[in-house]
Amino acid sequence: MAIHECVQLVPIFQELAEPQLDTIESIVRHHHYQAGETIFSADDPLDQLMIVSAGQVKVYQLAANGREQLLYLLQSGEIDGEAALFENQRRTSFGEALVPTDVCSIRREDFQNLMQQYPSISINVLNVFGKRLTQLERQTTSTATESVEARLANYLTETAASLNTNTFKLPLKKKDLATFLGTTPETISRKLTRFEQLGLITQKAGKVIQINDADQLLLTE
Amino acid sequence: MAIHECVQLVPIFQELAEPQLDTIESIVRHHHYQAGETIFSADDPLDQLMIVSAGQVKVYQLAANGREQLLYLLQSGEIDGEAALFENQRRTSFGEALVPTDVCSIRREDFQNLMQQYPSISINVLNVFGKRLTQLERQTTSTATESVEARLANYLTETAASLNTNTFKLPLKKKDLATFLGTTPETISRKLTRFEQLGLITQKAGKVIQINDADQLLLTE
DNA sequence: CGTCGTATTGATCTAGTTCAAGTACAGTGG
DNA sequence: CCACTGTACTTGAACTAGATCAATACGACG
Repeated sequence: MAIHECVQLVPIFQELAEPQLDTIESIVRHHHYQAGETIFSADDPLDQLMIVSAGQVKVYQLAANGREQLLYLLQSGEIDGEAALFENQRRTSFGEALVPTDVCSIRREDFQNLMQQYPSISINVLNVFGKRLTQLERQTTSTATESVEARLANYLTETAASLNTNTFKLPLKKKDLATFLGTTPETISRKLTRFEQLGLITQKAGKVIQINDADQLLLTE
Repeated sequence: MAIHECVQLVPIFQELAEPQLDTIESIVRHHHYQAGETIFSADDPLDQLMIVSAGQVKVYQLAANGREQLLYLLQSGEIDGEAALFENQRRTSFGEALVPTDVCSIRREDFQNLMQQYPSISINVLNVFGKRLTQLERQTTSTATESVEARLANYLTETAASLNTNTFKLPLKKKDLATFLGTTPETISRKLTRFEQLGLITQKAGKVIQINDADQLLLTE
């Protein structure tokens, strides 16, 4: 394992110099999870900041009727648990490793001390928060007001854009993608087939999708 | 107008002493808006923190298809605009005064200085952020996975609980409530009638609702 | 090569939207 | 104080997107 493996890749610690990163590294704890393993559950006491150093973590909630809603897909370098860094709260969501995943955590108290010492950290945390809030606002608006077809079209073009390519592998199982978009796997299947029939995309083997006409795709109502 | 009218009622400035509040007050700008007036729009440059000192502000987004989604209802003491306090961004939502409303604003630069001087402010901002994030996560989950009936039932009991009474006036027009819950005014009407027929609530004149059986209401699927 | 989880496809069903028409109601001006 | 007007709300009837249920097909992996 490389030195600073988590610490150095986390945006919230950028702008800190080597010796400071060393200090942080020394108070961090490392964990490894296998694919499918639960990292945290709703109702767990929330007293640590979690950093994904490698792998992929699915963060989801359960509704009263037991249905699952995927909220975030944390990639390496992303953090979770900020929501209650200063208050005693409990988690409201579940975290599950989708692939073998390395995670480090910092205890609340230690993190608070860090923030006192290096104010730039809190500014970075605020930024991360802000982005997440904006993203979630968009997600809320779109699940509440747009058709499944439009949401899926959006998701495909956004994913392609962020990967800078027209051909990419879906990073999620259809089941998870379905809960992310607030629908069912069956509907996803059907809509993808429909997009293909319209010539907007091409489905290749192994969850690989090629987008043929992003503009037209976005016009989907 | 009372001295410190905005500043003193904002949770993010709590723990600060009088002279500090004076300083803050001196850099704040005041505005008044009439009911129905637009306070900000999507795409506006976001360079101020906004504080609602009196009144009520509806914050909403527009989806691609033009439909409106209500995100927050800001009450006096609440703030908005934190999302981009440190980055140049543009607004993604609209703000509209629902009743005559007083607002004060602080320029980004001034606020950043404040945070440097009084670190407790940034901690308070983090907390506000965190709460909003948690609330929005719940809203996302529930619009995406629960029936309109369940969401409405939830909204009614939560509102009642937060006001500490069983009889209350809906703080929103049905039209706005509908976009908040991700549905239509017609559906709200019908569901309320249904709840009344089931004896779970009683509808009185002028948007006043009395909850008769909160427990049963929550069991609505 | 069989087995288990995942994906597709088809048929049916329903919650909620949409459109349209009518009603209550608050505010304004005479 | 009442009539007038515009907005909000309700109710009904028809329609549809998408969920659900069930059966089948696929594909990865031991």
